[in-house]
Amino acid sequence: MSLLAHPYQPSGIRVTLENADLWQSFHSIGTEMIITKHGRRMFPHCSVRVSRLQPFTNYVITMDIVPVDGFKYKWKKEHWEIAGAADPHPPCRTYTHPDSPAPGRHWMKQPLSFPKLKLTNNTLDQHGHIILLSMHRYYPRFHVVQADNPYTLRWGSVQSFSFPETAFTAVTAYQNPKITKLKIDHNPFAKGFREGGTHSHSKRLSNKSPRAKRPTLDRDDLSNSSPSLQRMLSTSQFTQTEESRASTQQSLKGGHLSGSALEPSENIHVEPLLLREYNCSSDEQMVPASVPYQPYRSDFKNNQYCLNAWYT
DNA sequence: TCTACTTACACCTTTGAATAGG
DNA sequence: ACCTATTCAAAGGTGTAAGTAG
Repeated sequence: MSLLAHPYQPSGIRVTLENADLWQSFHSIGTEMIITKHGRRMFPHCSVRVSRLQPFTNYVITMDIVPVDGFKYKWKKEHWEIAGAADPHPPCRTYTHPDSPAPGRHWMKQPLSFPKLKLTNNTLDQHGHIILLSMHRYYPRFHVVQADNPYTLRWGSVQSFSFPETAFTAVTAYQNPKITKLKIDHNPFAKGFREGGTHSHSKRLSNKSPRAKRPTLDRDDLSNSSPSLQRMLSTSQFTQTEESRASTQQSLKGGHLSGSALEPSENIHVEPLLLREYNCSSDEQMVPASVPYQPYRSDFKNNQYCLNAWYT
């Protein structure tokens, strides 16, 4: 694989985030993902809809997870704070969709999801899980590659897509109780922790876990969130042009996008990408969030540092 | 003392094999 | 013989709390 990006060639491939509303509800308060030694699934899991592929051409679709910035974070009472420079990141692993390779018509038939992808903090992991560092921020990327099999990829035709609302902080235990509540409310596997749950659950709480304390949530507090995403979007980490960046930021501020009617989480920017450190793609398209992300801090001024730390 | 991490646990959903019925 | 629906057990996914390490 070349370490240099290939010249951009427009392909028209279109990728939209399928469960964008759910992602957005997490994103608005600062998404956290549990990572464990043996691997933990993501929730929400990544699900996208792909269109405008060539129906009879084979594609491999992969995803990876890359750092948002060059910092690590700590949870301070009710918000995330920068805790210093990021620790050295483990090697970037990619997860190939099990249907790969498949013709375009197959991918376009229905949304494709990655529910079985697992995150781990075990740097010696041999199960192929995505290795992340706790207390660091990441975002998933999706790669559409024209190829007959994963070993003969034509890297010149790679298209990469990412969505601002899917960024998250990797943690070994939830820090923000609002995130815990959202997970419990939406993840079927966590149904047993819901308020007003089953009889057995009430019994469990009252008899076996008297100290079990479920988080309480004020709706007004939902506006708190991490600063890093705002930074990610405002520092050209996706190497957008001025024009496209302005468009993205406008959308993030809740402004209206001019031109065609755009759906939430729809990829509209097609820009060349100059990735070097995490070069799994040749073109990356930043797909703007439809709802403004509201950072709890506004005093961060080191944008350029992030940019340089990542791509130089 | 504080923070981050690991582990065991109970509860839950998902999955797949076995079985029954049409 | 084949297909579909139902049942059931095992596997695996959750967050929690307690304990551990630095």
